Amino acid sequence: MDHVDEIVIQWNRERPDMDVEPMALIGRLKRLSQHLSREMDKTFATHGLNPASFDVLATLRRTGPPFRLSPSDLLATMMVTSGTMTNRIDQLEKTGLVERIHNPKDGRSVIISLTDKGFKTIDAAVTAHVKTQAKLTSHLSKDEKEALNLLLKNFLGGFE
Amino acid sequence: MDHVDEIVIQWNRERPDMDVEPMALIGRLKRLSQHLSREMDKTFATHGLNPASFDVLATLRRTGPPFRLSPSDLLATMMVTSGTMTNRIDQLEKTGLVERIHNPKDGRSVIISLTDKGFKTIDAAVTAHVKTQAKLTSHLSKDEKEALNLLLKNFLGGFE
DNA sequence: TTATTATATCTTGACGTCAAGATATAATTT
DNA sequence: AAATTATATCTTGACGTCAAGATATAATAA
Repeated sequence: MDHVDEIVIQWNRERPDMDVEPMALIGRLKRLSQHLSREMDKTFATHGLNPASFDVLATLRRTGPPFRLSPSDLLATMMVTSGTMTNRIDQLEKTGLVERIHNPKDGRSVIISLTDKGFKTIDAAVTAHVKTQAKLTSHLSKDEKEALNLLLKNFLGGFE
Repeated sequence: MDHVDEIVIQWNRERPDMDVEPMALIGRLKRLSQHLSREMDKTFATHGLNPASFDVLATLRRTGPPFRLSPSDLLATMMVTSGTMTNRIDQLEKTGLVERIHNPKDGRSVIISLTDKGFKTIDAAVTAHVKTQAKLTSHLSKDEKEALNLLLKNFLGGFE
Protein backbone atom coordinates (compact mmCIF):
# COMPACT_ATOMS: atom_id res chain seq x y z
CA MET A 1 0.00 0.00 0.00
CA ASP A 2 2.07 2.89 -1.26
CA HIS A 3 1.38 6.41 -2.39
CA VAL A 4 0.27 5.34 -5.85
CA ASP A 5 -2.08 2.70 -4.46
CA GLU A 6 -3.94 5.43 -2.62
CA ILE A 7 -4.32 7.45 -5.76
CA VAL A 8 -5.74 4.44 -7.54
CA ILE A 9 -8.26 3.87 -4.74
CA GLN A 10 -9.36 7.48 -4.91
CA TRP A 11 -9.87 7.42 -8.64
CA ASN A 12 -11.75 4.13 -8.49
CA ARG A 13 -14.14 5.69 -6.02
CA GLU A 14 -14.55 8.97 -7.90
CA ARG A 15 -14.32 7.80 -11.46
CA PRO A 16 -15.07 4.05 -11.58
CA ASP A 17 -15.50 4.37 -15.35
CA MET A 18 -11.76 4.81 -15.83
CA ASP A 19 -9.15 2.07 -15.95
CA VAL A 20 -6.28 3.53 -13.97
CA GLU A 21 -3.90 0.60 -14.14
CA PRO A 22 -1.66 2.40 -16.64
CA MET A 23 -1.71 5.42 -14.37
CA ALA A 24 -0.27 3.36 -11.52
CA LEU A 25 2.49 2.01 -13.71
CA ILE A 26 3.42 5.37 -15.17
CA GLY A 27 3.06 7.13 -11.85
CA ARG A 28 5.53 4.80 -10.18
CA LEU A 29 7.93 5.13 -13.06
CA LYS A 30 7.89 8.89 -12.90
CA ARG A 31 8.14 9.11 -9.15
CA LEU A 32 10.98 6.63 -9.06
CA SER A 33 12.79 8.54 -11.72
CA GLN A 34 12.50 11.71 -9.65
CA HIS A 35 13.86 10.04 -6.53
CA LEU A 36 16.78 8.57 -8.41
CA SER A 37 17.60 11.88 -10.08
CA ARG A 38 17.59 13.79 -6.84
CA GLU A 39 19.99 11.37 -5.23
CA MET A 40 22.30 11.37 -8.22
CA ASP A 41 22.24 15.16 -8.37
CA LYS A 42 23.82 15.26 -4.94
CA THR A 43 26.80 13.35 -6.25
CA PHE A 44 27.13 15.77 -9.14
CA ALA A 45 26.99 18.72 -6.79
CA THR A 46 29.86 17.27 -4.76
CA HIS A 47 31.97 17.66 -7.86
CA GLY A 48 30.73 21.14 -8.68
CA LEU A 49 28.43 19.92 -11.42
CA ASN A 50 24.73 19.87 -12.11
CA PRO A 51 22.96 17.13 -14.09
CA ALA A 52 23.18 19.23 -17.25
CA SER A 53 26.92 19.76 -17.12
CA PHE A 54 27.54 16.19 -16.01
CA ASP A 55 25.66 14.91 -19.04
CA VAL A 56 27.73 16.93 -21.47
CA LEU A 57 31.06 16.09 -19.88
CA ALA A 58 30.19 12.42 -19.58
CA THR A 59 29.16 12.26 -23.21
CA LEU A 60 32.46 13.78 -24.29
CA ARG A 61 34.42 11.53 -21.94
CA ARG A 62 32.92 8.22 -23.02
CA THR A 63 33.46 9.02 -26.70
CA GLY A 64 37.15 8.36 -26.11
CA PRO A 65 40.14 10.35 -27.39
CA PRO A 66 40.32 13.10 -28.43
CA PHE A 67 37.15 13.76 -26.38
CA ARG A 68 35.53 16.01 -28.92
CA LEU A 69 32.05 16.30 -30.39
CA SER A 70 30.09 18.96 -32.21
CA PRO A 71 27.12 20.59 -30.47
CA SER A 72 24.92 18.74 -32.96
CA ASP A 73 26.44 15.41 -31.97
CA LEU A 74 25.84 16.21 -28.33
CA LEU A 75 22.28 17.23 -29.11
CA ALA A 76 21.60 13.92 -30.80
CA THR A 77 22.32 11.96 -27.64
CA MET A 78 20.38 14.18 -25.25
CA MET A 79 16.73 15.07 -25.18
CA VAL A 80 17.19 18.84 -25.17
CA THR A 81 16.87 21.71 -27.64
CA SER A 82 19.70 23.51 -29.39
CA GLY A 83 19.21 26.59 -27.21
CA THR A 84 19.68 24.49 -24.11
CA MET A 85 22.82 22.99 -25.58
CA THR A 86 24.29 26.42 -26.29
CA ASN A 87 23.61 27.43 -22.72
CA ARG A 88 25.21 24.28 -21.32
CA ILE A 89 28.33 24.76 -23.39
CA ASP A 90 28.53 28.43 -22.38
CA GLN A 91 28.55 27.45 -18.72
CA LEU A 92 31.15 24.74 -19.18
CA GLU A 93 33.34 27.03 -21.23
CA LYS A 94 33.15 29.72 -18.57
CA THR A 95 34.38 27.29 -15.92
CA GLY A 96 37.12 25.98 -18.21
CA LEU A 97 35.85 22.42 -18.47
CA VAL A 98 35.41 22.49 -22.25
CA GLU A 99 36.66 24.60 -25.14
CA ARG A 100 34.97 25.70 -28.35
CA ILE A 101 37.23 25.01 -31.31
CA HIS A 102 36.19 26.66 -34.57
CA ASN A 103 36.33 24.59 -37.72
CA PRO A 104 38.25 26.47 -40.41
CA LYS A 105 36.70 24.29 -43.12
CA ASP A 106 33.12 25.11 -42.09
CA GLY A 107 32.40 28.48 -40.56
CA ARG A 108 29.07 27.26 -39.23
CA SER A 109 30.35 24.44 -37.14
CA VAL A 110 32.25 24.23 -33.90
CA ILE A 111 33.84 21.41 -31.97
CA ILE A 112 33.47 21.04 -28.24
CA SER A 113 36.58 19.69 -26.63
CA LEU A 114 37.11 18.44 -23.10
CA THR A 115 39.95 20.29 -21.36
CA ASP A 116 42.38 18.62 -18.96
CA LYS A 117 40.46 20.12 -16.11
CA GLY A 118 37.23 18.83 -17.62
CA PHE A 119 38.68 15.38 -18.03
CA LYS A 120 39.81 15.19 -14.45
CA THR A 121 36.52 16.53 -13.18
CA ILE A 122 34.34 14.12 -15.12
CA ASP A 123 36.52 11.12 -14.36
CA ALA A 124 36.23 11.73 -10.65
CA ALA A 125 32.54 12.54 -10.88
CA VAL A 126 31.62 9.50 -12.91
CA THR A 127 33.49 7.20 -10.55
CA ALA A 128 31.41 8.55 -7.67
CA HIS A 129 28.28 8.51 -9.80
CA VAL A 130 28.60 4.81 -10.57
CA LYS A 131 29.01 4.16 -6.89
CA THR A 132 25.85 6.12 -6.13
CA GLN A 133 23.93 4.24 -8.77
CA ALA A 134 25.08 0.92 -7.36
CA LYS A 135 23.77 1.96 -3.98
CA LEU A 136 20.48 3.17 -5.40
CA THR A 137 19.84 -0.17 -7.07
CA SER A 138 21.08 -2.29 -4.18
CA HIS A 139 17.56 -2.98 -2.92
CA LEU A 140 16.95 -5.10 -5.99
CA SER A 141 18.25 -8.62 -6.43
CA LYS A 142 20.28 -9.52 -9.47
CA ASP A 143 17.29 -11.23 -11.05
CA GLU A 144 15.04 -8.29 -10.37
CA LYS A 145 17.52 -5.89 -11.91
CA GLU A 146 17.77 -8.03 -15.02
CA ALA A 147 14.03 -8.46 -15.33
CA LEU A 148 13.39 -4.77 -14.82
CA ASN A 149 16.06 -3.76 -17.27
CA LEU A 150 14.60 -6.04 -19.93
CA LEU A 151 11.08 -4.77 -19.44
CA LEU A 152 12.23 -1.18 -19.58
CA LYS A 153 14.22 -1.81 -22.71
CA ASN A 154 11.22 -3.31 -24.39
CA PHE A 155 9.01 -0.46 -23.25
CA LEU A 156 11.51 2.17 -24.31
CA GLY A 157 11.83 0.51 -27.69
CA GLY A 158 8.38 1.78 -28.52
CA PHE A 159 9.64 5.35 -28.39
CA GLU A 160 13.10 5.41 -29.91
CA MET B 1 20.85 -2.49 -29.40
CA ASP B 2 19.38 0.77 -28.24
CA HIS B 3 20.73 4.13 -27.22
CA VAL B 4 21.61 2.99 -23.73
CA ASP B 5 23.42 -0.10 -25.02
CA GLU B 6 25.75 2.17 -26.95
CA ILE B 7 26.51 4.19 -23.88
CA VAL B 8 27.36 1.02 -22.00
CA ILE B 9 29.70 -0.12 -24.76
CA GLN B 10 31.47 3.23 -24.71
CA TRP B 11 31.98 3.21 -20.98
CA ASN B 12 33.19 -0.38 -21.02
CA ARG B 13 35.84 0.61 -23.52
CA GLU B 14 36.86 3.83 -21.76
CA ARG B 15 36.43 2.82 -18.15
CA PRO B 16 36.46 -0.99 -17.90
CA ASP B 17 36.96 -0.63 -14.15
CA MET B 18 33.36 0.51 -13.69
CA ASP B 19 30.28 -1.67 -13.50
CA VAL B 20 27.74 0.25 -15.55
CA GLU B 21 24.83 -2.18 -15.28
CA PRO B 22 22.98 0.08 -12.86
CA MET B 23 23.60 2.97 -15.23
CA ALA B 24 21.79 1.13 -18.00
CA LEU B 25 18.83 0.41 -15.78
CA ILE B 26 18.55 3.93 -14.42
CA GLY B 27 19.25 5.48 -17.80
CA ARG B 28 16.37 3.61 -19.40
CA LEU B 29 14.08 4.49 -16.55
CA LYS B 30 14.83 8.16 -16.84
CA ARG B 31 14.61 8.31 -20.60
CA LEU B 32 11.37 6.39 -20.62
CA SER B 33 9.95 8.71 -18.01
CA GLN B 34 10.83 11.69 -20.20
CA HIS B 35 9.17 10.22 -23.26
CA LEU B 36 6.02 9.40 -21.34
CA SER B 37 5.86 12.85 -19.78
CA ARG B 38 6.23 14.60 -23.08
CA GLU B 39 3.42 12.65 -24.62
CA MET B 40 1.16 13.18 -21.63
CA ASP B 41 1.93 16.89 -21.61
CA LYS B 42 0.39 17.17 -25.05
CA THR B 43 -2.90 15.92 -23.69
CA PHE B 44 -2.76 18.44 -20.87
CA ALA B 45 -2.06 21.24 -23.33
CA THR B 46 -5.16 20.29 -25.32
CA HIS B 47 -7.15 21.18 -22.22
CA GLY B 48 -5.26 24.40 -21.53
CA LEU B 49 -3.22 22.85 -18.74
CA ASN B 50 0.40 22.12 -18.06
CA PRO B 51 1.63 19.16 -15.97
CA ALA B 52 1.81 21.35 -12.87
CA SER B 53 -1.76 22.58 -13.04
CA PHE B 54 -3.04 19.17 -14.04
CA ASP B 55 -1.42 17.66 -10.96
CA VAL B 56 -3.07 20.10 -8.59
CA LEU B 57 -6.50 19.87 -10.17
CA ALA B 58 -6.36 16.08 -10.34
CA THR B 59 -5.35 15.86 -6.71
CA LEU B 60 -8.30 18.01 -5.69
CA ARG B 61 -10.66 16.09 -7.96
CA ARG B 62 -9.82 12.61 -6.78
CA THR B 63 -10.17 13.61 -3.14
CA GLY B 64 -13.92 13.64 -3.71
CA PRO B 65 -16.45 16.22 -2.50
CA PRO B 66 -16.11 18.99 -1.55
CA PHE B 67 -12.88 18.95 -3.61
CA ARG B 68 -10.84 20.93 -1.13
CA LEU B 69 -7.37 20.60 0.31
CA SER B 70 -4.93 22.90 2.05
CA PRO B 71 -1.71 23.86 0.25
CA SER B 72 0.11 21.72 2.80
CA ASP B 73 -2.02 18.71 1.92
CA LEU B 74 -1.31 19.28 -1.74
CA LEU B 75 2.39 19.62 -0.96
CA ALA B 76 2.41 16.30 0.82
CA THR B 77 1.33 14.41 -2.28
CA MET B 78 3.65 16.15 -4.72
CA MET B 79 7.38 16.30 -4.82
CA VAL B 80 7.67 20.10 -4.93
CA THR B 81 8.57 22.93 -2.57
CA SER B 82 6.13 25.29 -0.89
CA GLY B 83 7.18 28.14 -3.15
CA THR B 84 6.31 26.07 -6.19
CA MET B 85 2.94 25.25 -4.69
CA THR B 86 2.16 28.91 -4.10
CA ASN B 87 3.01 29.67 -7.69
CA ARG B 88 0.84 26.84 -9.00
CA ILE B 89 -2.13 27.97 -6.95
CA ASP B 90 -1.63 31.56 -8.08
CA GLN B 91 -1.86 30.49 -11.70
CA LEU B 92 -4.94 28.36 -11.17
CA GLU B 93 -6.66 31.08 -9.19
CA LYS B 94 -5.93 33.59 -11.95
CA THR B 95 -7.62 31.36 -14.51
CA GLY B 96 -10.54 30.67 -12.19
CA LEU B 97 -9.98 26.94 -11.81
CA VAL B 98 -9.51 27.05 -8.03
CA GLU B 99 -10.32 29.46 -5.21
CA ARG B 100 -8.43 30.30 -2.05
CA ILE B 101 -10.76 30.16 0.95
CA HIS B 102 -9.39 31.67 4.15
CA ASN B 103 -9.91 29.77 7.36
CA PRO B 104 -11.41 32.07 10.02
CA LYS B 105 -10.27 29.72 12.79
CA ASP B 106 -6.64 29.79 11.75
CA GLY B 107 -5.30 32.91 10.10
CA ARG B 108 -2.27 31.05 8.82
CA SER B 109 -4.09 28.46 6.80
CA VAL B 110 -6.02 28.54 3.57
CA ILE B 111 -8.14 26.00 1.73
CA ILE B 112 -7.87 25.47 -2.00
CA SER B 113 -11.20 24.68 -3.55
CA LEU B 114 -11.97 23.43 -7.05
CA THR B 115 -14.41 25.74 -8.86
CA ASP B 116 -17.13 24.46 -11.18
CA LYS B 117 -14.99 25.48 -14.08
CA GLY B 118 -12.04 23.65 -12.52
CA PHE B 119 -14.13 20.53 -12.01
CA LYS B 120 -15.30 20.45 -15.60
CA THR B 121 -11.81 21.11 -16.89
CA ILE B 122 -10.12 18.40 -14.89
CA ASP B 123 -12.83 15.82 -15.54
CA ALA B 124 -12.45 16.26 -19.26
CA ALA B 125 -8.67 16.37 -19.04
CA VAL B 126 -8.34 13.27 -16.91
CA THR B 127 -10.61 11.29 -19.21
CA ALA B 128 -8.34 12.12 -22.13
CA HIS B 129 -5.27 11.56 -19.98
CA VAL B 130 -6.28 8.01 -19.10
CA LYS B 131 -6.82 7.32 -22.76
CA THR B 132 -3.35 8.63 -23.56
CA GLN B 133 -1.80 6.50 -20.86
CA ALA B 134 -3.57 3.42 -22.16
CA LYS B 135 -2.10 4.08 -25.57
CA LEU B 136 1.36 4.70 -24.17
CA THR B 137 1.37 1.34 -22.39
CA SER B 138 -0.27 -0.59 -25.20
CA HIS B 139 3.05 -1.98 -26.44
CA LEU B 140 3.25 -4.06 -23.31
CA SER B 141 1.32 -7.25 -22.75
CA LYS B 142 -0.87 -7.66 -19.68
CA ASP B 143 1.76 -9.86 -18.04
CA GLU B 144 4.53 -7.42 -18.81
CA LYS B 145 2.56 -4.54 -17.35
CA GLU B 146 1.92 -6.50 -14.18
CA ALA B 147 5.50 -7.61 -13.84
CA LEU B 148 6.83 -4.14 -14.47
CA ASN B 149 4.41 -2.55 -12.06
CA LEU B 150 5.40 -4.98 -9.34
CA LEU B 151 9.10 -4.42 -9.84
CA LEU B 152 8.68 -0.67 -9.84
CA LYS B 153 6.60 -0.82 -6.69
CA ASN B 154 9.27 -2.80 -4.95
CA PHE B 155 11.99 -0.46 -6.18
CA LEU B 156 10.03 2.63 -5.21
CA GLY B 157 9.42 1.19 -1.77
CA GLY B 158 13.07 1.79 -0.97
CA PHE B 159 12.50 5.54 -1.22
CA GLU B 160 9.11 6.27 0.29
C1' DT C 1 1.44 37.46 30.60
C1' DT C 2 5.42 37.44 27.92
C1' DA C 3 8.67 35.05 25.39
C1' DT C 4 9.66 31.21 22.66
C1' DT C 5 8.93 27.79 19.39
C1' DA C 6 6.13 25.68 15.80
C1' DT C 7 3.20 25.95 11.83
C1' DA C 8 1.44 27.64 7.29
C1' DT C 9 2.08 30.20 3.45
C1' DC C 10 4.33 33.47 0.57
C1' DT C 11 8.38 36.22 -1.49
C1' DT C 12 12.64 36.75 -3.83
C1' DG C 13 16.31 35.85 -6.94
C1' DA C 14 18.64 32.52 -9.59
C1' DC C 15 18.69 28.67 -12.69
C1' DG C 16 17.79 25.32 -16.56
C1' DT C 17 14.73 24.57 -20.17
C1' DC C 18 11.89 25.44 -24.11
C1' DA C 19 9.81 27.40 -28.43
C1' DA C 20 10.45 30.38 -31.95
C1' DG C 21 13.13 32.61 -34.67
C1' DA C 22 17.64 35.09 -35.88
C1' DT C 23 22.21 34.79 -37.89
C1' DA C 24 25.77 33.04 -40.57
C1' DT C 25 27.73 29.86 -43.63
C1' DA C 26 27.57 26.07 -47.02
C1' DA C 27 25.55 23.41 -50.66
C1' DT C 28 22.50 23.19 -54.45
C1' DT C 29 19.72 24.80 -58.17
C1' DT C 30 18.57 27.87 -61.88
C1' DA D 1 26.95 34.03 -61.05
C1' DA D 2 22.82 34.66 -58.49
C1' DA D 3 19.17 32.87 -55.98
C1' DT D 4 17.47 29.31 -53.21
C1' DT D 5 17.55 25.88 -49.83
C1' DA D 6 19.87 23.39 -46.15
C1' DT D 7 22.75 23.21 -42.15
C1' DA D 8 24.77 24.68 -37.63
C1' DT D 9 24.61 27.42 -33.89
C1' DC D 10 23.03 31.13 -31.12
C1' DT D 11 19.60 34.69 -29.16
C1' DT D 12 15.50 36.07 -26.87
C1' DG D 13 11.74 36.01 -23.74
C1' DA D 14 8.80 33.28 -20.98
C1' DC D 15 8.01 29.63 -17.76
C1' DG D 16 8.27 26.30 -13.78
C1' DT D 17 11.13 25.08 -10.15
C1' DC D 18 14.12 25.51 -6.22
C1' DA D 19 16.57 27.20 -1.97
C1' DA D 20 16.55 30.35 1.42
C1' DG D 21 14.37 33.14 4.08
C1' DA D 22 10.40 36.47 5.22
C1' DT D 23 5.87 37.09 7.25
C1' DA D 24 2.07 36.10 9.98
C1' DT D 25 -0.39 33.43 13.12
C1' DA D 26 -0.94 29.81 16.65
C1' DA D 27 0.57 26.90 20.37
C1' DT D 28 3.48 26.23 24.22
C1' DA D 29 6.70 27.35 27.98
C1' DA D 30 8.56 30.33 31.45
